Amino acid sequence: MPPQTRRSSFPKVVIERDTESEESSSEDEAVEEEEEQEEANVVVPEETIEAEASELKKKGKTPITITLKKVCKVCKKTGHEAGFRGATYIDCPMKPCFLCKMPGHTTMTCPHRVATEYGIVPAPRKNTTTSLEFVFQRQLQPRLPPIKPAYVIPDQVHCAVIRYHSRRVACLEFHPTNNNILLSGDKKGQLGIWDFGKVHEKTIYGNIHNCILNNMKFNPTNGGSIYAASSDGTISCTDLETGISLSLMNLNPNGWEGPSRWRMLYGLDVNSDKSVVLVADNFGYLYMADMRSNNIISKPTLIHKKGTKVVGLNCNPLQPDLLLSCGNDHFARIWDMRRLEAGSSLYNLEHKRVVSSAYFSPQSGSKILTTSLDNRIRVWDSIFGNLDYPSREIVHSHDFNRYLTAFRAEWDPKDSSESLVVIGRYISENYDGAALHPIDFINISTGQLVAEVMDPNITTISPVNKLHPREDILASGSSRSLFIWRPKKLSNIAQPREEKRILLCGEASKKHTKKHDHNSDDDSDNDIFRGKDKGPKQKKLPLKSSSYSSRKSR
DNA sequence: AAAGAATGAGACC
DNA sequence: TGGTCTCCCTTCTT
Repeated sequence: MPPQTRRSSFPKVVIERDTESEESSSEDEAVEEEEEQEEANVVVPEETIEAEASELKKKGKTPITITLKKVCKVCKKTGHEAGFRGATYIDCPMKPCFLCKMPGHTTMTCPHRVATEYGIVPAPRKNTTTSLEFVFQRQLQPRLPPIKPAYVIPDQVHCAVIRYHSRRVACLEFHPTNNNILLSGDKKGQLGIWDFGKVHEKTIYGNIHNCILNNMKFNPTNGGSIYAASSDGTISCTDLETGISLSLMNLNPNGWEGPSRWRMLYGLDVNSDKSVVLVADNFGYLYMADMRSNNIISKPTLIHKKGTKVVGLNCNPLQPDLLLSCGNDHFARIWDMRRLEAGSSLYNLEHKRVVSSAYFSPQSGSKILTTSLDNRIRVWDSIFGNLDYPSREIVHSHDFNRYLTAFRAEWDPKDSSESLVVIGRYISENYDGAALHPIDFINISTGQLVAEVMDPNITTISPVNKLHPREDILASGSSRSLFIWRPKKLSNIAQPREEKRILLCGEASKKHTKKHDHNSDDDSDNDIFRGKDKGPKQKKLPLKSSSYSSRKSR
């Protein structure tokens, strides 16, 4: 994508400013520039030192001569500098490229920075056609549309809840039937239920889990309840109306027995055909619970390297016997549910680092999409083809350091061609002086970056993203906040002004959550990104994106 | 405003 | 296998 397009105009967002921060933006800029220069000056001019030295001599003191050279903040070596300069990050040339992990160039000059395309490896097709493949092709073929429709990208913030959760968002899920309900789980184990159609209707259930809610999935037979897996070692089944929760499994019945004994649940999926909830823990084991009796069925099965975290489970949408798992042993593995035992996986898909997510394609179930910490999204075009190598590897920045929820490339469930994918970006880009982390839409058939979506008011990284199963809506979780994005054109024409709302919740969110009656005829647009509780973040927001404070150099 | 903390993978021994 | 160090393009609180 050419750099000009990055400077596209941002949607106009009204932000209420406090009187003390009412200074002119030009002044802000001046101050900022000065600060930036200071930051960039790691070198103390030698004249200064000399002047000080001569002064000391006059006073009769022995001068200490210190020669300061340019020191890199990253590798501590001299001769070059690295780190943030304003909103632009300068890579340390001594290290391999931060983006594609290859030596010889920096992120700035990385060829993948412009075209997110990497080593297109065509999947060698199997010559023999199995009977399973034949049936599958027959079922699938009529459903493929002859002409692929253009992608509709939700690229404008429609509404948001700022600081809704008390810790970072870990997972998101749309309601299977109610189009306006978004569920969110956070690091503290809280479950959020937000009706973004009414915006102010939001609930937080805080007593279901007591640490990170890693994954959740609706009960396919009952849209009113949701299963969740948590690092507290339990599976919960929660009734959304009442908030009453039932614990299906507790892997730590004796409580805390040290970190090496504490079991945490990460991956979760529901197999409706078999009426089973599947979960996986941080020691490599898979567990199953019957959805009708809520009883644990079968013994735990070792499905990944012993002692490693299994972060993702996914059941094939068409083949109830196929299961996909991924984890910290650098593998995604395909299993036959009828033959689940340690080492009996059908295929092992190798990765260079941790696999944060692995999903079958949502409609045909014949493609596989994985996200790995080696900054690559991998695609297998057909589970019936050769699975030895991925069909494509797409370089994309999602290798995070710490403190963030793992990035997961998510399918667009509406895309019948099964090629549109959304994923948040870790690395920042300088957009009119602001360091922003876009949310990327990628065509996984070509590796092309279809769209990069961002808002000048969202300065935090958005690792959690989910596309709506029926509407052109993107939900994203960024730190403790949730955002609903809609296509720009649609939101300009079809939506009445008062519907655009951004709420600030803060710590006091629990007080006025459910059935918070808000008069929608009031100061409409003023609510956007403002926050009545005057959160510190909102205070700092300047009006113009050009004067937007760049990220601090560290 | 600067410092601290929370916290996870990987390398190395 | 387990302890320890390093990474140091986060985010929030004090």
